[in-house]
Amino acid sequence: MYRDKGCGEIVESDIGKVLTLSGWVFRWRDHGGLIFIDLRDRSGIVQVVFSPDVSKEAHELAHTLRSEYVIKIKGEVRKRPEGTENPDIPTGDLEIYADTLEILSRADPLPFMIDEPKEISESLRLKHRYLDLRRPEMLGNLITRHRVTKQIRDYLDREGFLEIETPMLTKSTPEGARDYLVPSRVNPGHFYALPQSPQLFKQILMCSGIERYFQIVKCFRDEDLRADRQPEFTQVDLEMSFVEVDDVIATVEGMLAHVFKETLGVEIELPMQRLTYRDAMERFGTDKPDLRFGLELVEMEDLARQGSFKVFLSALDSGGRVKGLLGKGLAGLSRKEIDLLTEEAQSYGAKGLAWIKVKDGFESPITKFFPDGVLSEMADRLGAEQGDMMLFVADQEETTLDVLGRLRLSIAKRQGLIKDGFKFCWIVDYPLLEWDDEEGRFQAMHHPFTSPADEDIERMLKEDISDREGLASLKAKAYDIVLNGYEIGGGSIRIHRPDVQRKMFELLQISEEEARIKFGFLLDALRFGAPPHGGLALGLDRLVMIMVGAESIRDVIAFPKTQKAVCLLSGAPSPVEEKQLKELHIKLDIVE
RNA sequence: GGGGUGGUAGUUCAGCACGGUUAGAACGCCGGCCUGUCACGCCGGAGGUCGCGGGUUCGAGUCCCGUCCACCCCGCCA
Repeated sequence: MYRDKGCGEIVESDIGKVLTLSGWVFRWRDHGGLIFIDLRDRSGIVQVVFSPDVSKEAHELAHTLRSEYVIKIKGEVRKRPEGTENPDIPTGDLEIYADTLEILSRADPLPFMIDEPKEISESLRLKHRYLDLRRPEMLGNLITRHRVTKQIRDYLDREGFLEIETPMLTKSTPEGARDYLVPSRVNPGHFYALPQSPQLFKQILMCSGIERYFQIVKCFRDEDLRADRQPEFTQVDLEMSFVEVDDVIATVEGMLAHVFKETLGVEIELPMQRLTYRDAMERFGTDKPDLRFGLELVEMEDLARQGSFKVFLSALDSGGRVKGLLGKGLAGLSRKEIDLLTEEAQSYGAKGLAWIKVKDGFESPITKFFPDGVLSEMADRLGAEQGDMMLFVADQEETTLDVLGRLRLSIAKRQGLIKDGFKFCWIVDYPLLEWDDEEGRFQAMHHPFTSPADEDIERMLKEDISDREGLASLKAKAYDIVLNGYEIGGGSIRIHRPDVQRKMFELLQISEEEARIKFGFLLDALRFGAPPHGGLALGLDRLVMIMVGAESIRDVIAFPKTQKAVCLLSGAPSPVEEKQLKELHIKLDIVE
């Protein structure tokens, strides 16, 4: 028998009881006479006292204890003497007097300290992940993640969803991200792909009459990593039959409200805010706006036309845009700091950055191009006050919005304008198609199975809209959900009519033959009575990251990979035996 | 593929602009002392291929070139 209960579970009513506890030596304070041990297990920490008055033998052995030894002790729970309570831990009023001590496992000196208040380099943490995960913060993250998935399962179960697994060894889909490939031994030269998402299978499940499906599932994308992107990540994937956009949104809102309530005790206000894609781009310069602060982008075209600043006028004349952004509290920037800000704007693709300081009037090399009334109107529109700076970008529309959107975020961070809390919003009314310069054709903005808006379906089928403007005007029944500036999920109502799907492929310049090879099994399924359906996938890692306030999804994944997609713990990926390659009919061709 | 930051003791860092004693600090580790500590305290000690390779120099942790690793960002991620 190793223990009666967890270290963190010792309570007042245990006083006087003799209990057995097991755990790790978190910290020890050896006074020679008395020895205090903070004993830690998953449930928490309790102070164990070794006194020669209680057990000479146990006290003797306790001198040899070191960090992270695993021990078992037995002793009486007592109230701590008055004045020696520790208010910082839940069990701080109690302690246990050990009369027996057994060392279950010794530990070498650690590569880093578990209770280290300093930041440990991440590569060291990843190499010794088993130690890193012992840190209370990391343990807490994993516990939160568990609770989130548990609440999601409970909620969706209650709503009539069935959790169904889909294949990990599946078919490569050339659209989208790069696939991870797995060679087939029994089919030389053929490969499976690991799923980027269970998209096609969940639609087929709808065709199978499942009606409500979900899965908490690993997905794989062989693309470069970021703080919020890992090559393998987890989606909460769901799909529903006989639904419209509002039905999916309501279901997901209910689920998230439930999850936040049950895991963090946070009430989410429903319904969540919705922004059209167009509005999000105009006001925030991105389709994943952080709504925890203001600094919205402001239209400046009419005012720019009233001045004689050539940069603005020529941008407008060539069909571009001029928009402004409030540089809150930036009037004190030196010329050098403004240059840095300009360089930042240029790194985002702008040709330059126009600025006007607001302090006892307007201060800028460009004030001379504008009448005073126009300058005041600019300040009014931006809400610029004494001590602020007005920033302007004039460029082609895409660049203008993108640059200002990034600057907005960067300035808010720098100025500490981002408030705590959880700000959700839905982005709706996405364009159906997106021009791809590289390929010289339109691509599906979401994916090729996304349904066009009802009014556009008729236009698509009946009218000739093959010109660029016509195609760009088509709207999709697609939606993304954004939390604090992170895209945490997205989905759509799918096409369930074979004729619409055929037309879609035509617009994407995917030939019938190509479509048959790539997605034939889905097209077949649509022919035999496919219900209207739609769904969404949530990025679980990102969601939990935001919930626990982590900076990277690596902190909510037990065994994540580095930026070069390496697992420092296991050493994957690694070369394999020649024999394995031979079995798989693979010859290496590595270009040095 | 590109831009940036970092790499010095087990850990976190200082030292580098301006090359020149024996490369320091804190924590950890080892030994000793300590009966109310809780980041215990006090005394003593050990511990370094300055990421790696090359170059400049009488002399390189410090300057130059290359390279590897980690992180942040751009591209990429339907």
